This record gives sequence, C-alpha cells and structure tokens, in this order.
Amino acid sequence: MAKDTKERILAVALDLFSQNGYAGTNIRELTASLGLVKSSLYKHFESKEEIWNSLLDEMIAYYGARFGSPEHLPPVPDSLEGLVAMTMQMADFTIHDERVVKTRKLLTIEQFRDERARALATKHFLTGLKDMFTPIFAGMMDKGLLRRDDPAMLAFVYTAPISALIHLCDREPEKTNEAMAQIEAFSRHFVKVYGVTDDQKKSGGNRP
Amino acid sequence: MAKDTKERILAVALDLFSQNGYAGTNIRELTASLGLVKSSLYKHFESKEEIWNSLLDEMIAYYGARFGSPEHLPPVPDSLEGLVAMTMQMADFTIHDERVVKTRKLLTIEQFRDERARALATKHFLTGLKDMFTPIFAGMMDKGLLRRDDPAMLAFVYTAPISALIHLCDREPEKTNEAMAQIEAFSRHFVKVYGVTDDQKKSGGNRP
DNA sequence: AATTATAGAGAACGAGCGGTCACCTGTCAA
DNA sequence: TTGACAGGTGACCGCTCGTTCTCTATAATT
Repeated sequence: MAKDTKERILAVALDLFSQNGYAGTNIRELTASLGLVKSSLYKHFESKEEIWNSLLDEMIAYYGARFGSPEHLPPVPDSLEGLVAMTMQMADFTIHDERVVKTRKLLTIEQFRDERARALATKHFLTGLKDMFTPIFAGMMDKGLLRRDDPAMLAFVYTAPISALIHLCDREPEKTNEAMAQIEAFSRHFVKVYGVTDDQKKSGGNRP
Repeated sequence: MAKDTKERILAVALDLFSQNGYAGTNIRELTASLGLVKSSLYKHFESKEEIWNSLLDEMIAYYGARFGSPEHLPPVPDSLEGLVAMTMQMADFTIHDERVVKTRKLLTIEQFRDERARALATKHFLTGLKDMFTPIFAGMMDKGLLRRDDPAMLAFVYTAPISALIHLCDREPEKTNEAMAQIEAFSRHFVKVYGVTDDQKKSGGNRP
C-alpha cells in the first residue's frame, strides 16, 4: 500500500461524493475509510477541491474512452430481437457496474454547482445514448429492419425512456428487477411499433 | 413583515437548497438574504433540519394538491392537435414556474440522502406524469383518436422523453427554447406514430 | 554507510458552522 | 397601566471544517 494511494483516494471520493455530495463529505471521513489520518491526504492532493477536479478529469476521460469515440459503437443488430438483446445487455452493464452507477449519481447531485459536471451530465443522461443509437437505427433502416423515419428522433424516443428507468435504479436499487423488466417490455413495444415485419418486407418497400 | 417570516424562510431555503444543496447552505447566508440575523431564525424553526423537513412537508403537500388527486386531471383532448397543445401548455408551465423548477432541482440533488425526497423524486420524474397520461390516452383510444394499445405503456413512452427534456432545461436553462421545440417535435412524432388518421377512421376500426 | 525522498502520523491552527442565551422593543389583551 | 408575548438582536459557545506544521519510519539513491 504505497503508490496507489492517490487512486484509492479517488475511488473513495467517488464513493462518498456520490452518496453525500461534495459539500456533505469531509476529509476525515474520507481518509478514515482508507485507514489514513486526514493530514496524510495532503501528501497526494493539495486541497479537497483538487480531489474534486481530479475526479472530474477522470470521469471525463473515462467517458471519452468508453463511450465517446465512434470506434466503440456497438454493431448494427441483424434482427429486431438482436436490438432487444443488445439493449438488455447494455442496460444490465450500466445498472450494475458500480463505477458507472456512482458516476451518474455524482453528476446528478453536482450538476447545478459545477460547469463541467453539468456538461458531462447532459452527455450521460441525454445526448450520449441518443448519439450512440442514431447510427444504429440508421443502419437498421438500411437493412430494412425499421420503418424509415428520422433516426435521431427514433434514437431519442428509444433511449429517453430507458434512461428514465436507469435513473430509477440509481434512486431505488430495490426496484432494479422491476425496472429491467420494464426496459425489456418497452424495447419490445418499440420493436412492435417501429419494426418491419417479414410480411411487410415481402409486400415490398417499408415506406407506408 | 411579521407573521409570514416562516414562509419567507422556507422560500429562501428552497432557493438556496435547490442551488447549493442542504449541506452546502448555511443559515447565516439564508437569514442574511432575508435581512435577518441568524439567531432570529430560531424563533421560527428549532434547527436547520426542521427547515428541511418543513420544506419537504410543503413540497409533498403541494404535489398532492396540484398533481396527485384525480379531480385535477386535465380533460381528454378532442383531437390529436389538442394533445400537442395541451402538452406544450403543461411543458411551458413546468419549465417556467420557478417553484416547480426549484422543487425538481432540490429533489434531484437530495434524492440519495433522504427517503422522502427519494420517493417524491420518483413521483415527479417518473410515475406522476405517467399516471396522469394513462387515463388520458385510454380516453383518446375510446374516442378513436389513438391506436388501441396499453395506455400505461403509451403514457410511459410519451412522458419519459418529455421529462428528459425538462431535466435538460433545469440543468441548462439557456437551452430552453431548443428543448421546447424538441418537445413539440417529439409530440408531433408521437401523434404521427400512434394517432389514428381520418382515413383510418373511415375505413373502420382502429385495430390494425 | 550516509543521504535523501516519500508517505505517513499527530498536534495544532483559524475560520466557519449550527445553535443558545440574555436582552430589547412594539403590540395588544386584561 | 400593566404584563405577557412574539419577533428581532448581538455576543458567545462548542464543535467541526479544511489545512499546515513538525516529526518519524521506511526505502531507494549515492
């Protein structure tokens, strides 16, 4: 236990800040849960605020590496059922991955106090998912799996309800199973409404 | 300026708590913006926490009175265009009414720290709107304005994206106009997808 | 072997926190 | 006229906050 103390501090900071907020967390508590005494923290960070800024740097970098670049786009599903499966897989990850959950909670809490948190929150909660699904839906339309429509609108229509249920899981984790079931039900509803059935395909064209 | 001091304290508390959070707000600042000195506050509340609890009481009561009771349900629109109009009217109110905005921000910030805030947040952000629109959509199906489908699912599909855009306005108020335009575009998309056109009506039945 | 950098510990700092208290003043009922 | 009371004030309290200081043990560098 030596060199990685800085990272361990950031991990605990994410944990506590995401539960009690920046103002609601004190460094005695933070260092204590690392088995340190508060003054030791200042060997690694020069202030509480620097911890916050480093945490945000890390979250921004992580988001960029994980979701921000086009090469990390998931493949276009080959079937409507494939869309449902992919959705459930992504939802399962994002709801259960502790780091991602804590990041969302932290952004939720601090979005009105910090400009960078505000911007990252909009990416996490709105534009990120939409921008990810827009090319996917465009591809599915090209494959004749979805009715021709504005892919960006469909992506918004698809991701916003899922995002709302993810928020519900963050807020009330005991409802996770219920929420996952709702996500699947919603996904199937979407597929029913916007998907092109084999019958429609055979009768030619997918523009009504 | 005498008897209403208690209410003025609560108003300022809502203002400051919704911006800086409960932990990030101190009573000197709170009382100063009322032209009082901090000790005066304790003539009206016995602690900072009691302010918080009173504020929550008020928010819960307000929500129950304004949105919670069935008699406050908006009327079932007579046309698809009526649904769009009603939606825009409600969105305009909820985005611009200061009290409602601050209430949402406060619940957003404090939902992970307080049980009652958590429960009220779920109502505000998820179930409230859905429960309001479920009977409306059921009524519109009865009138032959909407395709027959699960009204609760449609209500969820309709309100979640709108709710996401309302959150965007809370977070980045400078995007309000853009968000309102997106709400209208989404509402018209919804009507296009789920609405029953006159042609469909004439050819009898609305079950595909 | 001597030196130096590192990462802790522990005591202490001043500032700010929520909260208390004695006191003052205007209002109004008895 | 008086006295109780509601509402506001300023001094003060103990505590906790973020931060700094000095000191020490360890381990790498010279």
